[in-house]
Amino acid sequence: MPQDPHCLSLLARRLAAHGPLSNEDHAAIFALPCDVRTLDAARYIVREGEPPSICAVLISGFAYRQKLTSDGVRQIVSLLIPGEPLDFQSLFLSVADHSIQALTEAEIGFIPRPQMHALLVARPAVARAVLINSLVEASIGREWLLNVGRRDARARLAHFLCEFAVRMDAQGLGNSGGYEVPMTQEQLGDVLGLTAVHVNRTLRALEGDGLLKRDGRRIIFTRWADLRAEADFSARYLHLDQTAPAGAAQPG
Amino acid sequence: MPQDPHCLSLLARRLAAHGPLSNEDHAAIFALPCDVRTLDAARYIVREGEPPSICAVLISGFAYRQKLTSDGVRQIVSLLIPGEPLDFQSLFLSVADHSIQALTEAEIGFIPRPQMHALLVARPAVARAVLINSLVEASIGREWLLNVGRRDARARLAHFLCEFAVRMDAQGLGNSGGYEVPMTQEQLGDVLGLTAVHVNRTLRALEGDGLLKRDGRRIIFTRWADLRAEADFSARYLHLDQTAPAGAAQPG
DNA sequence: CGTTATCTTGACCGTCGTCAAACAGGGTGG
DNA sequence: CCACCCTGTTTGACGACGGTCAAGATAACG
Repeated sequence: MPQDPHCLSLLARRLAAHGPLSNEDHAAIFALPCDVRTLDAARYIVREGEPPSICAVLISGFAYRQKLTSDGVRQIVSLLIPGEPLDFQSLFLSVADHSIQALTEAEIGFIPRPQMHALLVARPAVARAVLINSLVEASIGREWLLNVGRRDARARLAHFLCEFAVRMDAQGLGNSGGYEVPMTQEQLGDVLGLTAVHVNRTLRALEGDGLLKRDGRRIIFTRWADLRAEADFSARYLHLDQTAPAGAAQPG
Repeated sequence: MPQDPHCLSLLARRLAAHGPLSNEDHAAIFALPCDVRTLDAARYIVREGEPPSICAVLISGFAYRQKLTSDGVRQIVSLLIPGEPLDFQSLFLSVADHSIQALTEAEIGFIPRPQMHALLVARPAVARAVLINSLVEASIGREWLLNVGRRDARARLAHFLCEFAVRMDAQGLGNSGGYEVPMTQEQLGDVLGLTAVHVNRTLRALEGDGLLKRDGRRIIFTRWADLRAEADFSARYLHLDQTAPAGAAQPG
């Protein structure tokens, strides 16, 4: 199987942010085989209920984790941005409890499970970083639960926009001119537990109040501090001190 | 520091369910120091924002993880039942992103962080079990997000009741006569993203439709299959094959 | 230039929240 | 033993946030 230095360096950088890795750790990561494929938007990467098969890193584009109720209503439970590991939990569990789908066209590096597993056994520091990565994801999940359970549509949407911006910044994907939110209003609704119609109204309300400007799907933060206040946003739950070398810069 | 065989055997049993542990692994667990204390209901075990200090196992009673919005509205993001590890994530993260509070009077075994940390370094199989435990918790969190985001109050409440029953069974705390749900309707609301008033109405509606009977806080499942169907409940996300030696028995 | 997905808007409705009051139960102290 | 809490449950009236349905406007795309 081929290797892909870019994919592996993304992975190494992400893991190194969660804890110091030795030269040997780095070398072991860079020895991984890695098959890069480009998937169209909406393609499934993992399907709920299936036995785990893959172990992947998102190189470019976006993906999400989703669950469905029996009557087909969707909830997006996690948004994955470039550089993030995709399905390392499959190394340890025997069925997928959720699906993973490409949100946009996405480049994904596939690493065979046996090699990844061997790496984690041989290199405890790497295993530790993978564990921390999953703890941070779980923390984000808890904040989403608070968001969906206890904040109204306006704060909920604002909160998501803040989180997206801060996470992108922390991954070094910041963009001072604003952010292209890579999803339709329907998908935003699926993240927030709202309908597309209400997302639309809420977005326009925020825009109408001057808290942001929009240009297509690009969001420009005109009054970041105010938006953040409306969102009741604090970056603590992102554990950025254990995710990025330095704290994330504020967008805007 | 004293030891407590009961606390350590609970921990060992829980971890062994996530993957095979050798005799050495068991011996290492049983060598841990463990200080058991009884906490009153509502006592804080961990406070959001504080540096992590403890590492604990819930021996008896119940606890929950919670987060607050800035205006003081609470969301319970996780319910912890006897036998479950309480705050192992504190071993790896530098701030607590949520609070942990005793729900009822609870016996808790406190293990010093250094010793726990040493155990995980020395015994990879134990570290693996701890990781799997956190993955299962994250899976439950995702299901809760689906529940709160996409199911109406009736299904949401029914779903929680099913989950509680199945988890209790899986921990060997099953009770054929029904389950004492150890929380007020207000706390149930905080789990479900509802108000106490609406929880009350929904509970009575379920009772009125004959899907369950109540005796104080005891819930008797009169029509388990129907309740489960209303709840859209499937136990897959609990990963019981990696939690308990055998599949959980159905209550009722 | 037609076709489709996405966004936008309006009218209407229902679930759930809010407020308030009554009721039950358990503990405490007189 | 009874009065008096205090917490938790129950119930009703009312209102609002967000859902539903439907249509039209834009934009993306072949």
